[in-house]
Parts: sequence; structure tokens; C-alpha cells
Amino acid sequence: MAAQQARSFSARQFSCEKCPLRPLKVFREFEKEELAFVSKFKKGELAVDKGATVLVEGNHSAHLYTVLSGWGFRYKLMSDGRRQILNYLMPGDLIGLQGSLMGEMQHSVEALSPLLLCMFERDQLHELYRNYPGLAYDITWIASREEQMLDENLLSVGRRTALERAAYLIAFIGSRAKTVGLNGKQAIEIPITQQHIADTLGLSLVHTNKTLRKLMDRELIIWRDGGCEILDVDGLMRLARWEGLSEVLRPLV
Amino acid sequence: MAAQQARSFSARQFSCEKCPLRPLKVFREFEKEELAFVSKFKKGELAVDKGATVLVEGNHSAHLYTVLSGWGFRYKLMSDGRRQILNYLMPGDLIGLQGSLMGEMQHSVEALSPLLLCMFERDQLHELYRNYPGLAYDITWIASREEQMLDENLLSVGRRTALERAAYLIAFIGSRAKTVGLNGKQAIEIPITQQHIADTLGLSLVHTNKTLRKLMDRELIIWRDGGCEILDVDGLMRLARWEGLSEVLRPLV
DNA sequence: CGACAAGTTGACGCACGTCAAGGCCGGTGG
DNA sequence: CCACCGGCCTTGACGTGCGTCAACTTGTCG
Repeated sequence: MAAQQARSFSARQFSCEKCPLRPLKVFREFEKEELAFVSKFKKGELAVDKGATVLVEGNHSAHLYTVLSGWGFRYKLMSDGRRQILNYLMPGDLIGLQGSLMGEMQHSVEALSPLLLCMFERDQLHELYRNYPGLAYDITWIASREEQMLDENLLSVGRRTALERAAYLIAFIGSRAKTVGLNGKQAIEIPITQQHIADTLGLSLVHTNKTLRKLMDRELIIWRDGGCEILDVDGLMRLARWEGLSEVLRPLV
Repeated sequence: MAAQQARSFSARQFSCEKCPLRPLKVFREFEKEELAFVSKFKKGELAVDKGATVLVEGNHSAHLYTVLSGWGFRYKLMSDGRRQILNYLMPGDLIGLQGSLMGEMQHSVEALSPLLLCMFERDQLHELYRNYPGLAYDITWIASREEQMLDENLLSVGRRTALERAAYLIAFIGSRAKTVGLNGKQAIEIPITQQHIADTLGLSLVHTNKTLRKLMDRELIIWRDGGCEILDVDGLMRLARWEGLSEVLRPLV
């Protein structure tokens, strides 16, 4: 429970025009004006330590963030401590939209690795909607994509067996990571503990461990020093009966 | 598996200005201009029979709908027939936003009762974003609310026991129904079968039945002729450790 | 050196799933 | 009119997937 709040704020080091993410081919091109506005919209960067909490359920956040680099996750807690991880966050993902729109966060966000965030001010969201309909559309698009991922996660937790669930989750994270170029040197390594997986799948830690072992025995993944490496994405997808991500151009705000 | 496609299209019978939903106090007031645009945006009404399929996973839908009256649900199927119900739809809810934004529907929608829908054309969504930022904001808001509901459902399926899950689900549906004035004569009756509940909770039909019996024995609900009536919402919420819906003004498109 | 976080493994129990049978009811056709 | 059927709910018996408990390992950091 070392829920540190370690953060550090800094002025921008990455200008939006030279955003390291934007060249990725998953992201759609922006108009010059849009880019200029986003650049103005951006108020700075926030560096968050691994394991630190970015946003807390119940709080009102004045900010909206985009992940510039690193991994994180969204989760909810029950009063007796049960935790459900809702989704993972990686570069290009938006954080805190719910809070910005509806006032109060209904989930928390924690960093899985050192996390670098672009910070935006909630108040300017209205200006964005007023003057940049294309960006507004993009934000809705992003919200809709999150919903789509949640749908699939819900299907998984509700209807897949433990083995299928684990296979799905790892294939899912791996696929997402790949689209944003997170493959270290060929293979993708996911900075996650088995406890995280358990809390995502709705399983106990022990049973998660035994399930992952089966995946390892089948040579679909290997687990090593606090992370997971995928050996055979297609095998995982077949096992989980999962079709994969739809490959479409995404907006990046 | 009588997945009929029974629908009937008709010109509008309800003008947006006299929308029976809008007077409800959960919905925020609209500007005159917004209302005028929505009215122009609306292309007619669609009546769907109970049990009929409104939208099918994998299809490209040219339309966007708002529920005017009746109940429905969103769900996903796996290739071997396992079904996961994702959420329920009631008056004021938007249908088909994912399809309109991202091209392809990733879930299906079915009517639980006779359903009356307002129909909008996807192509005009861009115009809406260009000229009515307030409405655009509202649509994002609605998408965000859906995400919030999914978060809670995921927590439920992942981390609550069968009894808690059932209690949560019924309290959740009942609360939502109440905010849109769906209480028949005092009590709320939910037009749903136990199979639906099972497919929502990620449980088997048999175990769902036994779980509901426990709720009945505790006098929290009663089950009758193809529906569920809530006796004690607070009791259900306490049992599920659920805080309830946040009570905020919603937009209605 | 101890302390702690993360992973591993076996033993055992329970909350679920599965199978099977039957009841109730409305609809349909003889 | 009854006979039959299919949808929905109900209940018991039994099996199993997963949870819980507990002990041990390994690596890391002080």
C-alpha cells in the first residue's frame, strides 16, 4: 500500500509539433491549426513515478492528460479492498476525461512504470469544442474506443475461462503495445505483476499463477523478472477465441 | 433463437419540441437552436418488436438512435455461442454511437420490450460537431457515462460474489429506470428473464435462479410473470456495497 | 544480515457449473 | 374440449474450476 504521490511537474520538453508519438502510423495527421491549438492547450508535462497514483476515485480533477510515455492502469476499489483493474494505459491514451466531463472521477489511475504525461486544462475543453470540431470529434472517438475495449474486457471476465482470459489479456495488451511501437527489441515486454493480471481477470493470485504456468508450458509466453514476454500472439488469440484489434487510424490529442 | 428482424419505420409522430422525455428533470434544458437542429437531425422513428435485433455486430450502420420508449440491451457473442450482456438501454440512451464513429459495430442490440427509437443520420454527425459544440459536448458526455457504467459492471463481474452481483444489477437497473420515470405504479418492474440476468452477471442460468431465490427469501425483490420487481433498493445496495448512481443533470439528444 | 516484494507449489474446501427432471402457463391445432 | 408444445422457472444431485491457506524460493534493497 505504498501509494505514493510522487510526481513532478515541469514545463514542456516536448513540443506538440515534435511529439514523438505523432509520426507513428496509427495516428491520423492533424491540420496545422489543430496542432497549434493542441500546443496551446497543453500546459506542461507531469512525470509520475512507477507505482504512484495519478488520479484518485472521488476526486475532482482540474486536468486532462495524454500519456506521452510509460504504462499505467485504471482501477476501482471496493470498500473492503477488492480491486478491479479496468484497463491499461499506454502512449496516446487519454486520462481523466470522465472527471473532466462529469466532475468526479469514478476510478483511480496508477503508474505501472515511470509515466510521462501531457497536461491539459479542463476549462479549455469548452473552447476546444467551440472552435475545433475536428478535435472534439476525436475526443468522442477516443471515448468510444475506450468503451469498445471495456466491452471486450467485460465479455472476457464474464464468459471466458481462466485460461482463455489470461490468453486474451496478454494478447490484447501486446497488440495494443505493438501499435504504439512499444516493442523493445523485437519482443514486447509488459511491466506487470501477476497480481495485476489477477485483478484484471477477476481471479485470485494463486490461480492466476497456475494459469500463467499453463501458458508458459504451451510456450505461448515467458515470464521473467517482473514482466511478461509474448512468444506467440496468434496462439494466444486462438486460445482465447479473440479476433484481434480492428486496425484503424486513431486520433491523438 | 427467434432473432426476428421485425421493425417498422414511420415518419415522426413525436416532434422533438414535444418530446415526452425532455420534461423529465434529469435532462438538462436545451437552447432553442439546439432543439431546432436536433429536430432537423431526426429522420423518423423506428419501432422494433420485443425480441427483435436492432443492430448486429460486424455491421456498418448508417444510423444513430435514441431510445424514445421501451427497453433493450447491448451484448456480444463468442463464436461458440457464449453471450455477454454489456448493458441495458432505456429511454434517453443513445444506440449505435460506436458504429457511427468507428464504422463497424462491435456489439449487437436487441429489444427487451417493444422499442421506439428516434433515428438520426450518421452523416450529419459532422455537421452537428461543426455547428453545435454544445451538442457535441453532450454526445461525448453520454459516451463517457456509458464508460462509467461499464466500469462498474466490470467491477461487479470481476470482483463481486454471485449474490452481490445480482443485488447490484437489479439495484442498478432499478435506479436507472427510476430516473427516467419508468416506475409503473409505484414499483418498478423490469421486463427481463433470468437468462438475461445470467448472461449479464457471467453466471449459469441455474445458479442465477438459486441466487435470485436468496434475494427473494430476504424480501429484497419479487419475481413474477416474466419480470422482476424491487422491494428494497437500499437493501440491495447495501448487500452489493454499491454507492448508487451519481445524480447529475444529463443531456438528451 | 534481515526484510520485503514477487513468484511458486500442494492440500483442501467451497462456490459455482452441469446434468437431469419436473412444474407452470399461454398458444396452437386437433 | 383436451393434447401437445415451447418458453420460462424451479429444484436436487453431483462434479469441477477456482479460492484460500500455508509454506517455501528467489531476488533486491537496505
